[in-house]
Amino acid sequence: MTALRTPKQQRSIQTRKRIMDAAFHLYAKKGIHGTNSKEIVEKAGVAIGSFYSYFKNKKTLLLEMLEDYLDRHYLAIWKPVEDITINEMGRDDIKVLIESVFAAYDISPEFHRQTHALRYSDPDINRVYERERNREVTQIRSLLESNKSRMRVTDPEAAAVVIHNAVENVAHTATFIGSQIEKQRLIDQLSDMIFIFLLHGSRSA
Amino acid sequence: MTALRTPKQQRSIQTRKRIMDAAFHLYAKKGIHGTNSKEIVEKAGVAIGSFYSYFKNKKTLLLEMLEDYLDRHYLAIWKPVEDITINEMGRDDIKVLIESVFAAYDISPEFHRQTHALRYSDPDINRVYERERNREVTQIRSLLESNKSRMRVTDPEAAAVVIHNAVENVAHTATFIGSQIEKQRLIDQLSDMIFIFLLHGSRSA
Amino acid sequence: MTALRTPKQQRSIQTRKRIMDAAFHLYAKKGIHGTNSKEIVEKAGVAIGSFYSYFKNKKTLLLEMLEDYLDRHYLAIWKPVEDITINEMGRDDIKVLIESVFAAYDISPEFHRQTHALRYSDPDINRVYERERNREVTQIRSLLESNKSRMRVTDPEAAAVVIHNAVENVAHTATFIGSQIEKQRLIDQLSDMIFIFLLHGSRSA
Amino acid sequence: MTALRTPKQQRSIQTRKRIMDAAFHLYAKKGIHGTNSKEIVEKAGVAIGSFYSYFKNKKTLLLEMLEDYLDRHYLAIWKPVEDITINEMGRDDIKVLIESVFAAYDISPEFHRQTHALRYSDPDINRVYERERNREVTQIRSLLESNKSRMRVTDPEAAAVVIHNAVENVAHTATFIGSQIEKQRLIDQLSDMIFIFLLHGSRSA
DNA sequence: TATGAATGAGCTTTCATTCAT
DNA sequence: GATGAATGAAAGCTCATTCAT
Repeated sequence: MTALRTPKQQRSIQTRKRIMDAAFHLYAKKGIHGTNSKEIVEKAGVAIGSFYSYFKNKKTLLLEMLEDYLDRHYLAIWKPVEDITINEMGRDDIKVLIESVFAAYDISPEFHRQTHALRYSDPDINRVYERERNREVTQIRSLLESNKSRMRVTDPEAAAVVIHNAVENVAHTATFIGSQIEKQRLIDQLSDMIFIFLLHGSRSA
Repeated sequence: MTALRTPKQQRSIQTRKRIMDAAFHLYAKKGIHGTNSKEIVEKAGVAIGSFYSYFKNKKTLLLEMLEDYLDRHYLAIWKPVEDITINEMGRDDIKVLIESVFAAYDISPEFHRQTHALRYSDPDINRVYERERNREVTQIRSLLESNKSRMRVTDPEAAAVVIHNAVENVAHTATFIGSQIEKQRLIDQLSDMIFIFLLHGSRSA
Repeated sequence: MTALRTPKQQRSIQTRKRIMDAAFHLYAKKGIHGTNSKEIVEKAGVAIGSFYSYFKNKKTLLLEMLEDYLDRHYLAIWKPVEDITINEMGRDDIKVLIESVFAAYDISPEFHRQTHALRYSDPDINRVYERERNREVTQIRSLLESNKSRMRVTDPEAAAVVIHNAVENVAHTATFIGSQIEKQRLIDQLSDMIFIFLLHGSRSA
Repeated sequence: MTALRTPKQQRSIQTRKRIMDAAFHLYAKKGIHGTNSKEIVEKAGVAIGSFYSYFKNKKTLLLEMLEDYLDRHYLAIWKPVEDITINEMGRDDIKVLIESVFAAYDISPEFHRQTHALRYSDPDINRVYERERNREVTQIRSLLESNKSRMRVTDPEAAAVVIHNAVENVAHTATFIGSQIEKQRLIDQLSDMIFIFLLHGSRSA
């Protein structure tokens, strides 16, 4: 097996990026299974051989794209709320965070939908998503720990998982499936639920 | 196009069922994409031609199997909790309901996982799952309405969606992805969260 | 993996044979590596799918063809000389046998050449050829044993191998490589060499 | 088409040799078809572009390697027996010669096996092997002619071909295919057969 | 009504070779 | 002289579906 090309020249980096961009758009538009390698390279304007110089196979390309995407997704959620890691988390912070999540789902809903669908049938994809989930649950948990004294929850580890799942799936469903109910109403209920769950009866409640 | 056979005779019904059973086991074992029609008919002990007498195509078979499965899934959840539709829903009722959901996910996790994965890439599968979701959200909502007077939530429609999503995704993740945390701890936190969200401060709280 | 079609209907048997015949001619004409599966099915007048119903892959087809061919090759050599297994082997018997070998190489020289070439790089092909070689060496050896009393050779087991190799390679080279020397002269020298080696000085010499 | 570089400088010659050495080891280890040009240049530590400066294509490289190899093979056989070209060839000389042949096959059995396999499907490879065969048959024949007076064979031209084929194929099979019988027993029988064939009844017998 | 033979579009990947830098 | 990025033809195989028997 020949080693993959490691981009050294400027041209290399461009070609690589062009392939990834082309794939990204096609996957979002026609679905991952509905897009074959020929279409990708045609859209990218390169030869099929180049594809396989840069990526071991289609799967590898997808995993790399997914990692890139989830990094952006993660940042979109946590960048705007860096400040609330202190011990003053309040009702509004929760809402802002949830709104960030909803916004993050709008970066590239189709790509997210497509890859997420593969999660349950493809262990490699699942592994990447799990890494992401762990990052997020960890963040939530450390938020709970920072505000421990004001919290009513007794099992912050499990609580973090439950909260993460709730937010993720509401955003997920609202984004991918749609709903007769406007997103804002869901966000409001979700924020309320989580706030009450975590802080009700505390000083700041 | 020959009209599909509508099974009226005993033998017909049996053949049909044998195909569905064969497919069910193979899908769970080898995955839907990893199972081809020939394997199904071989396991079922019928000819490939018969398959296409009973089902328009593989997709039709899958949709029908999924409807059957989701009916069982639905009953497994709601049968055990028929009584709490009255206006006395309490902490324990919520927990029992959530435990029913977790149990329902264990009826046939692999088939569930396989089909759920297709939800976001296949509109027909999604439609069936949406029908199911609507049933469930409706049930939750009517539960909320029955206990309206004791509730603190102001938007029961959105609340029902949020609750449904939270429970579904926690059960989903616990079942399909696994978790370092035991199911019972998740169920406890989830019950607590929902109870507080719905009823905290009410008479019965 | 789906089981291969086992021919039950008349049509099946015909199709199978048509594929093998087409492959046989193409392999002889264009070389095994120079013939792709599409060409075979086109020549056979069947669809590519049929090919893979009857043969697991191209390799399997080749092995089956080779076994058939070597059976014919073996019979062509030994059928004409069935009678000399008795203890009267003489100069003429040896010559007749060698002539049978040369004739056997003319059944389908190109196919023989093509497959033999693969022997040293393909273990499966080699295995089939080895099975053939063992049959032939065994035959020679039992011939030597039947005439043991009149033989001068002390190690009939090794002698049988040496004789087989000599005859095979002379026929082989004469057939496939050609030679400036006419076959008959080679046959004469070969017969002489083997006769002298085995029987010189004996009563019948 | 750029003219091929004719190596005049020291560095050029070294690069050329490094490519040939790399190819030689890889061909022996992974097979000719199993080795691609990228692997060769990587092992040689040069760029793919350089490869095509020194060799018109992969085939040219192979032919050149084969010629080198067969020169070594030829010398290994005939160097040790230069003296017996005189008219005194005896039983032991034959044995020594045959042992040289067996030894020559052990110089690089894998490369020999690989290239020989191509002989019957590739005319260019065959041509190089034929050139070698002619050299060897000519040597044998001149040996026979030198000892003509003591020989019993009437057709030394055909006899030389027959002897060459016999020795070559026994060595070939023993080396590449293996055998239940030890090489020495084959050598003994072979020597005996050829000696009897050539000289039996002569003074020196 | 049942059978199973036949169909063929469709897709991934390899690798020798070229040529701009 | 040397590099390595880019090329693209070529080929094996799968599988849902049809339809003659």
